[in-house]
Amino acid sequence: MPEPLPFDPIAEAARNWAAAGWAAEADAMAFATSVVRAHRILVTRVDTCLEPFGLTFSRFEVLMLLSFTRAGELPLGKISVRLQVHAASVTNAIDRLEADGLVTRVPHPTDGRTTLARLTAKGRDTAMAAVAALNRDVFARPGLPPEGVRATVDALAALRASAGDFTSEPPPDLTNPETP
Amino acid sequence: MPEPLPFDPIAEAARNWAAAGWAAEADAMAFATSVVRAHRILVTRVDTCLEPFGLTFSRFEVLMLLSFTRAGELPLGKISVRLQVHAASVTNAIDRLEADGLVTRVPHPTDGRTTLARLTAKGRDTAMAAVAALNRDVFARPGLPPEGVRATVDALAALRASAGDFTSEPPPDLTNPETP
DNA sequence: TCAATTTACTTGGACTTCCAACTATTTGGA
DNA sequence: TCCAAATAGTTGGAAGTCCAAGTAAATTGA
Repeated sequence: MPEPLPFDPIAEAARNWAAAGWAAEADAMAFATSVVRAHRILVTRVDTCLEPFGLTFSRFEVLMLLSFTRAGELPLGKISVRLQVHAASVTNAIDRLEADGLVTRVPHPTDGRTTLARLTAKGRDTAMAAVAALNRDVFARPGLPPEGVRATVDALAALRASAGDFTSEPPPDLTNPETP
Repeated sequence: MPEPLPFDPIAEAARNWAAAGWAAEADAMAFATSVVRAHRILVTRVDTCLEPFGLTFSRFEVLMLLSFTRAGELPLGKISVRLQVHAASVTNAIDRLEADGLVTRVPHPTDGRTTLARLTAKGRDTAMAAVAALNRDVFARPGLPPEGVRATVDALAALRASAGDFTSEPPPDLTNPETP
């Protein structure tokens, strides 16, 4: 990764954008580029912290989702919906988690099309160790003030809703496998 | 991409996180996952809009950066620094832009190590057409209120600064190729 | 002056994401 | 009942990102 600049390159790009006659859209452009850059920063931090556990952010998310369920298992399709990622990405993540013995694929008892991903004991232990490291080394110091964190989460919730990720707000029951 | 959920999956994950005893870090976790998801949403929107031009967000950013310079050219290393991406990513982007005739690689006049990426006429035309489409179809409706946009940009600027992307704030002069 | 170090870019590999296409299974309607 | 349509997962391919290692050129300094 390149050296630090003596100015904010995104603010600078927004100035150029406005100067070119696109003042109305300059903020939205800065927003998009900021999110792209923030994404890289966060994923790199998390992945670096998770590296000793043989995990990445995406695989870690799968593990945590499973650990929050009662039986420690979920159909792959449900993982896809909860994590808002493509089914093919889930297949990929489960392949790797399974290769590392953190998860096993189990056929669904009644629906032959469905495959369940089930947390192994090793998977649960790894998830707990990883979450401790992550909380300690990354999430304890997010790199911006708490107001910024919450303002961003709120603002991005509106974006996610506008993208059709979710609709209303009745808190679900994750311990019940029949829940969406 | 999966169907919409009847609840916000990230808010739900934050509740589980807090319930597991990590209340202090729940916001930071929600922040990270929100940014990851927002990144996907934005890049998908932009890439879809840019697809008719044979561009992606990352290649578009290179094109715009070049178009803002006086001579329409920049050393690859400078592109890397300005866009805050790895040098290998710039090589990749320039390879593709060059294959499409939007940019050419030119040797630096005095430094044999350096390669300049120079915008072609076609590259400039494509950039202008793409920016018009993007402003009209994507940035005019960012999917969240203007306050949210600006609050996020500000909050993420702090994150980027904390990651060492930049330091102070003297507005630079992009028309001068000698500027950092 | 000339070897050692630094800088600039490229290459190859690993990982993620998505999409489109394909297989298998279940569901629904005539 | 039985074929068509919908659903669940997998596969293969394209993109982007990064890192580590390798090549070439410029700088440093002894």
